[in-house]
Amino acid sequence: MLLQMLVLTHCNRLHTLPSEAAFCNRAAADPPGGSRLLKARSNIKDVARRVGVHPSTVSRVLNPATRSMVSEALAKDILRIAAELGYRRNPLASGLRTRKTFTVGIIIPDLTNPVFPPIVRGAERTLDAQGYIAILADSGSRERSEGEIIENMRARDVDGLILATAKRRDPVVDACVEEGIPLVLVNRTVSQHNVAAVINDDELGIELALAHLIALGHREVAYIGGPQSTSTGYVRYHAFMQSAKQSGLTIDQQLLVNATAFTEPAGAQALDQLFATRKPFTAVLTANDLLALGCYDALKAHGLRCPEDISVTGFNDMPFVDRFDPPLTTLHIPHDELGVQAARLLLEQIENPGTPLKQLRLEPRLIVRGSTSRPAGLT
Amino acid sequence: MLLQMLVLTHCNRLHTLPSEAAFCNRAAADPPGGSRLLKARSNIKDVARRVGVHPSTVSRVLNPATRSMVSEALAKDILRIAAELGYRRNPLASGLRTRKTFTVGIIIPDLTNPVFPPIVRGAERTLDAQGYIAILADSGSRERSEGEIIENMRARDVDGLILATAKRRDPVVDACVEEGIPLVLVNRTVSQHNVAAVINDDELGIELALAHLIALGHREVAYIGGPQSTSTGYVRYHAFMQSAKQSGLTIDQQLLVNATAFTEPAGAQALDQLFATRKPFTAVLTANDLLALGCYDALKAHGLRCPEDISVTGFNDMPFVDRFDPPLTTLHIPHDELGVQAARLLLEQIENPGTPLKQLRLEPRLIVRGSTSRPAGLT
DNA sequence: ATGAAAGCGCTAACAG
DNA sequence: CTGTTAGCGCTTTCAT
Repeated sequence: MLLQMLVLTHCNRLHTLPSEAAFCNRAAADPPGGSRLLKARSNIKDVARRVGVHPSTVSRVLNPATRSMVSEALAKDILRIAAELGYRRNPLASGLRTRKTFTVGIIIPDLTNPVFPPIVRGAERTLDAQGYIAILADSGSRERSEGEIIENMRARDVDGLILATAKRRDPVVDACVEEGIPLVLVNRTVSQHNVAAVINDDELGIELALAHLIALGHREVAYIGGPQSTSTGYVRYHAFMQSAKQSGLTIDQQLLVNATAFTEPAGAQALDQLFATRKPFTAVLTANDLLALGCYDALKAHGLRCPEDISVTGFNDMPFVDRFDPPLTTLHIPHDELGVQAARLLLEQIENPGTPLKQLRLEPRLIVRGSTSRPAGLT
Repeated sequence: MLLQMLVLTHCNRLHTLPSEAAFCNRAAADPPGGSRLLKARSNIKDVARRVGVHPSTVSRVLNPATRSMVSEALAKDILRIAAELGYRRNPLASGLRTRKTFTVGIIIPDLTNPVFPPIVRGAERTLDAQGYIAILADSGSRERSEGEIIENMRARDVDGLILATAKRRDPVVDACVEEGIPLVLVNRTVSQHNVAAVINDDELGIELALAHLIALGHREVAYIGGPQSTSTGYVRYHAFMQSAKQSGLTIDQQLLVNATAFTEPAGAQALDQLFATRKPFTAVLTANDLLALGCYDALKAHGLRCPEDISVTGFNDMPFVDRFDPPLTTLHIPHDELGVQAARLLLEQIENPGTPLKQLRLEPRLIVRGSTSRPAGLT
């Protein structure tokens, strides 16, 4: 890793370019004084002095809620001077006093899983619009436990938390609920109902996918799900059985496999397991795009084609699945909107502590592409 | 958008599931007292009282740098009580005093561009390991200008900034340098050298890609680059011309196109433009995977096959480009490591203000896949 | 309507 | 070594 890093301590590249030419490692042109100083930000006291009033008066003006306590004229003066001085309130200082930091923590399990960036983006955008900032932590990429991350965030007086990491039984979530921290789960949720959450309507998604396969003529449909410790894994599994039953399909338990992780290898392995049963099936409904990709691999390994021999459906509609070979039929989840709504729910909890906790389910949309077709028998 | 959101105010789904059964919108089971209180965190004063010493003594013990000022025995007592009380230092309060918040801002242009998540992840992980937290802002998804974002972060006393948004001429970067904020650019850089940066070695990348095409037998190679306002667009363009010249290829300026954006449509349009010249070429070297994907589209539209008719190379090695049709030959950039090193450089600047600014270039690696082959003429 | 004073939690300069 | 005092920037009683 470090081997492939190079610090150019002198220009050693032969071809030099117009402007980036001498891209060498070197100190910046030092300013006259040596190290340069940070321009001191003006504070409430500076403004007060300039206007000739007491700092608390300035504070009152700067806070919309207390502005009315100060006379129109003075307020205008203060505002003008404040602008002139480029004054910006220090939210840390005011937060110290008010216990409100306009900061929320977002914890996700893995930012490189394409599901999460749009959620984070949607949430961050929404928070920003209300003057909040987001502290981001990727719990999967570090030593420290999720509990420690939250402890750290709490120590920083975050106003609330958005968690995309929930297990179905989750002591961390329980602890947050217990302590009464404003909290919203997103993407995944827990078994209990005493916590706000924004998730996808998984039952509907499974229903749509299965209906699609049945409409194509499939009758023997296998299922590859995910870890039962997550709500997505659990709910989709049960939804599949439910939907199959309602559709009059006979369910062969051997054709139902829950992979140990939402990953490509796990998906491939699960499909191998299905093949090992020697039970016939013409389609595989998977609970996740990566599992579906794993199926692509296993099919290829078995010399089978998709969709001619076996149809495959995914779940999530990750970016670029439309460019795969074959393009993947899957369920589109409005991930950005998931993030937006999670942020909304959280802000509501923060600014309006009394309101009842809500759980939202957003509707997925079936996207039919090239990985599903009529089963081989029918033409 | 909102249409596809539904709040289940009563259970209206027919099939109910084992445990998530009654996933309805409802208030949480209220705790006895009505709204629950936050458990008050204990502070330095609480600890001091319990031990029977002055708060400042506790402070000294809790700070590793000043621990030695206090007697062993007392220190141990204090530490024990602190642990007992579950004490955690409030970094905001101490930051108010010390002007050090252990917070850094990370600004990226678009989190849904697969290039950035691994960078953020690498940086965040590295910062976390040193006790820092990351404030994340996605400058592309919001109204507020990047300048305002930075203003906001500075108001919160961030210790430094990581920017992935730099233009080649960037007033925002200039302003940061001017004010002396610890700053590291990542992925893209500016023309000047007075700012720390961690970027990919673009010249090398282009060189590798072109050498690969030449080795395959290509002699007429077209180039599709990106916006010249970014260092990546600019450097890769010039590197291509340089490499081509050094390889003895004759450069036809008409076969060099810089797309207006690093996007698929822009790539498709650029290739159309190349076709419009009616000049012959057997391969297209692009400066970005998305541009390469655009080429796939344009080729298909023109009834041409890749790589049989035209070879295509990308740049970045985004996730899943190995699953495209055809799998994309491209340059792998160690994005995670880019983030890690950016964080390292920043921490160095923060904790060691004197050290000279460094610029690092990490080496890309050519990944040969299915989108390149010998030109049609040769067999 | 405004000023004075106290304090959020913590640290740092100064005593002793 | 430890306690005292003051203050980071801001808000919020309490006076006036």
